[in-house]
Amino acid sequence: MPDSDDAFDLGQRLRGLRELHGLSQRELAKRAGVSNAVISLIEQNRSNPSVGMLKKVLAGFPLSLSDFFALDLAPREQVFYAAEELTEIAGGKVSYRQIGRDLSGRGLQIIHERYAPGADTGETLLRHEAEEGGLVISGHLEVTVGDQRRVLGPGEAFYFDSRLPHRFRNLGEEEAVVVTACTPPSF
Amino acid sequence: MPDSDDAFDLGQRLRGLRELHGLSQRELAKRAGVSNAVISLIEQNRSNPSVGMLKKVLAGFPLSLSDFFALDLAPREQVFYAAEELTEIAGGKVSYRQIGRDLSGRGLQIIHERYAPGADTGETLLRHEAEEGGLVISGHLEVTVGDQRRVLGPGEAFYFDSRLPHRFRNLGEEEAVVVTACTPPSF
DNA sequence: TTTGATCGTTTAGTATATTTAACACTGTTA
DNA sequence: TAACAGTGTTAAATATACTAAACGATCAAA
Repeated sequence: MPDSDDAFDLGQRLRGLRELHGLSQRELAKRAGVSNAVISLIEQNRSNPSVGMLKKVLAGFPLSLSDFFALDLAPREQVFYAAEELTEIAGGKVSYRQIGRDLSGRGLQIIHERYAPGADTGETLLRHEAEEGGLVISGHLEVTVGDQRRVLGPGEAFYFDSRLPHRFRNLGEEEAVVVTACTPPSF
Repeated sequence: MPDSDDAFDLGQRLRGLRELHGLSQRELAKRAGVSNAVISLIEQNRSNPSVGMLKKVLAGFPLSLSDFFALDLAPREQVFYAAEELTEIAGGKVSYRQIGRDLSGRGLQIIHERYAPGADTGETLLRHEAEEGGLVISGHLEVTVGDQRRVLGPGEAFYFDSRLPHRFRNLGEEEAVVVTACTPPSF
């Protein structure tokens, strides 16, 4: 029996996620290794899936159970205003295109970074108290933070305390593109 | 059939929670309005409970599904994140994949955002004191901040004070992808 | 000992989740 | 027009979750 008193609309949530990912019911079912009917029934709230089933279905995205249920929270504020002039603040094999020209009075520094093949920032020793993170858009970038090192590809990300020594290198053949953000020098 | 390839031990987790609360199987079952047998079977992983059932059982504590599954990853200091490890914090036609699960103690919130065609955040009225910015990776996104509006394409960016009312809409036919950053949730 | 009240587990029967396969509809191609 | 490849939905059959009730063990008080 469908669980009619289920607080949140599990079916709608699944459908939204599926459409967001541009998958048909059958595509998702195939990825998840389940029948397509179960996707249809769940989305209509005509079935109350088991946890294991839901987990299998979500693996088709992929998305964890934790994340799936965490979508309860408020739809978060999101928005903005446009300023197209990205300011080039570096040159050579590395390009840093910063959002906005003037950082004073700002709480954030967001940069569109491009690393040519072979580009290397070298060891940068400690900076001010700050935190920074980034997300790789394309290519591959070796990121070293403290004694940790890893090569990140598209969709992968990093986040660390800027006081740790860190270094970026593009060891690949193609350009690496990253979007980074950093708390202000003012902090 | 028990879901033997279930990654985490659901039964153990439930048993731990129950014992933590000092409840017997029957007590919990009574509070939750379910039979005691189901508690026993779930805890032994001899049953793969439906989401609705698990929700009912957890209501006996009470504990939300979200919180139940959030008791997951070790709270270690994580620097690198695989694409699947980004935390989904929204649903429906909009996907917000945040770097890191727990923002407490963090100075930055960085999110990989995807807007399906037709996605619309709606008008979000004033929020906390914060600033945010973002950079469009692909697709086109209409951004409204205060009385300013603009459609941004790949490589274009925005930055604004979060206290201004703002809205994001994807009017195009293809998905819009954006990387945004925002100063701390400052809760 | 007996009685009673717990405890967790198990069994049998019923309700339902899940699968397989078909159905109805749409858009595209011959 | 027909034939095909998609789409989401549905029917019947099977697998299994869930309930109700019983079972065996433990502990406490007569």
